[in-house]
Amino acid sequence: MTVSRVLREPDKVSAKAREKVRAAIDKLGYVPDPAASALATGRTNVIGFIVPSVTNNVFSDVLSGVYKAAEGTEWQIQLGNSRYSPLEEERLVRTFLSQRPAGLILSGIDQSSETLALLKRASCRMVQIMETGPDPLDMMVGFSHLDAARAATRHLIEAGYVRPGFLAARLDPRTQRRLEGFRDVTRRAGCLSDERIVTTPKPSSVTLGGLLMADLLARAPETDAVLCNNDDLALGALFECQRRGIDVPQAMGICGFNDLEMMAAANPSISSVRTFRQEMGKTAMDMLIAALRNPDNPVETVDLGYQVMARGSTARQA
Amino acid sequence: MTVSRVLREPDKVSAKAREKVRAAIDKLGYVPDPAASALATGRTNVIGFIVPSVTNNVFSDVLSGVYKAAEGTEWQIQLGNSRYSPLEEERLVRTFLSQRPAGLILSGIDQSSETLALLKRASCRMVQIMETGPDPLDMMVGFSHLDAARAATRHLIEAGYVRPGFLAARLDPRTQRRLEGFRDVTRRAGCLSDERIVTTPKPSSVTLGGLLMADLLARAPETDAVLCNNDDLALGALFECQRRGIDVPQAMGICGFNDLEMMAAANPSISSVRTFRQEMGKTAMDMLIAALRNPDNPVETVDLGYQVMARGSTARQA
DNA sequence: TTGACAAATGTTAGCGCTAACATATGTTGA
DNA sequence: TCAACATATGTTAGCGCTAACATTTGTCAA
Repeated sequence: MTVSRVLREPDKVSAKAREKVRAAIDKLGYVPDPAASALATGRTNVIGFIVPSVTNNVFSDVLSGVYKAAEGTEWQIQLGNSRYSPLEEERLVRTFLSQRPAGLILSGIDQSSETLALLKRASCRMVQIMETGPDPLDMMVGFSHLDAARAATRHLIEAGYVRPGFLAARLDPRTQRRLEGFRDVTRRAGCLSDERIVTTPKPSSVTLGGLLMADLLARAPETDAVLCNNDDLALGALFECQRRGIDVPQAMGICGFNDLEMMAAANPSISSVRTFRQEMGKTAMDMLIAALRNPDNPVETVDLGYQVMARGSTARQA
Repeated sequence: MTVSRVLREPDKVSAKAREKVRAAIDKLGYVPDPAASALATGRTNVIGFIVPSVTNNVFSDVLSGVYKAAEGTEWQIQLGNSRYSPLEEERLVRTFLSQRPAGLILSGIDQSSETLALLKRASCRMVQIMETGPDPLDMMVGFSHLDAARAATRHLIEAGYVRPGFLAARLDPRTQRRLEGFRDVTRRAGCLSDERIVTTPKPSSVTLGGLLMADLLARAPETDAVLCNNDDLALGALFECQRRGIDVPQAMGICGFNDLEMMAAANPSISSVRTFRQEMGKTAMDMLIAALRNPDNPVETVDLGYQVMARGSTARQA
């Protein structure tokens, strides 16, 4: 029992006993068994983190932020990959909950009603990340994809483009909200054309960006700018324009989304909407840890915002 | 006990009892407690996977392969991020081993001697991935980075380039072996120049590729080709050449490493050494599962090879 | 010095499961 | 029909830890 105290509440043990125990631990190479601890306490120090994709740069940045915040703490990350499938997400939530996690980090706010029911019955703390919205399950860290897409669209219009299009792959809920933002602003500006909205359910890639751009030009050759749902597509669109001898930014403006590192390095540099992915992961984990340490902590929703990065690919000369 | 059997060895229970138990499980919503099982059996169904980086595309592809192979099995992945630090890797191995994992997947073959000592004492099965080499701890899946770099260098020379350089960031052990391959082939061909080898310990990025290219051109303006240690650097190098008006592939050949999807989509398309990252993760996990199911399985070392993808960026016209 | 209380340490039982063994039930051939 | 065996089910104890309580030791004021 004193050993258990030395490891978990060293202040409650006298300095003498503490040192004796520590010396014995070192000598014997004792390592506590987390399974026994979990069984006795009914909880673990595992934080489950469910992402829809492990290859998408966006989530690897978020993951890196989560790991950063977890570093040096007693909490362990358990990563789950839902592959954009609500059913798989439900299965993962079930598995994770059976392990009595200390907390959960969930991507997005569009959990299925079954998943929501499971989560509401669960006793652990949780954070929804990637976007903000009404009715948080518990805590929330993200930004408004609708507003971000609106701001990017306004940027295109302000830069002098008058027939903007939209390219998107993988129509996940956040993509759909971005498209909504694009429609919203172009409609008000009187330059919305469904012909110039090209989407596909396929997973995003640079190659696909080129294909979508080609498709867009075939369907609506008058297009003079594209808002791409992510940076891979934007880069692919740029390459496609270059192959066709279309001048970027004069004949075609290109704006990405997320502002991956490569956007600034491209030639021309590509405008994009910067999102704070690593910060999102770090903030979520920090909030979760704070809530676990102090259950009275107020439940927060944090909006990390976004930033339109205007660069060469939309710098049209009048 | 019969319940436990129904869940783990259903064949040993009569069909009648089995159905009765299953009905009760459904009715009561019973979910087994993995911690109690771990305590009773002394093992878990967790497979630890330690990667040096979660943001590097290479490892997210491998991770995706590992998840693919784990899908639908009873095994859980526990991901650890060593951030290229041998000390952190040692700490992670310690933590993972304390959880009595069923297996471990380790990146690379350069574990510290302390880590190796821990691993040799451990009783679980393990796979080293990313490269092949002598003295495997147990199983191994990878390829020869030395040979791959040699082949890429030969490709540059055969394409007609005579003063090739080498760009590398983050000098991890695999990078160093690739550099070795480059030196080896250029030395034999009589075109090795240390002036044309530009490296930095900084983490790799597209921006850095541009900076390294600029550095190389300042130090060795005669350079007519670069082998880049990875595709980010290659893309950055291409952009830098375009900004300077250097013709790729006529005045400068560029070859990357890994063959990320974007390489084929670039303009010009960029030559690269294809590596089988997702297959590597999947194979490692498949081998581990097979070894866990059948401990008599022979211990294997699998070489997945590589493939030089010759594209526009090295298609010099005579 | 003593009682009253706080601080430190010790004792007990049980978390939920499963290995190992014990018992019950079924099945077969003579 | 019954032994002899196979198959199915049940019993027991213990995995290593910690919550809750019990006891001991230390500290302080009267």
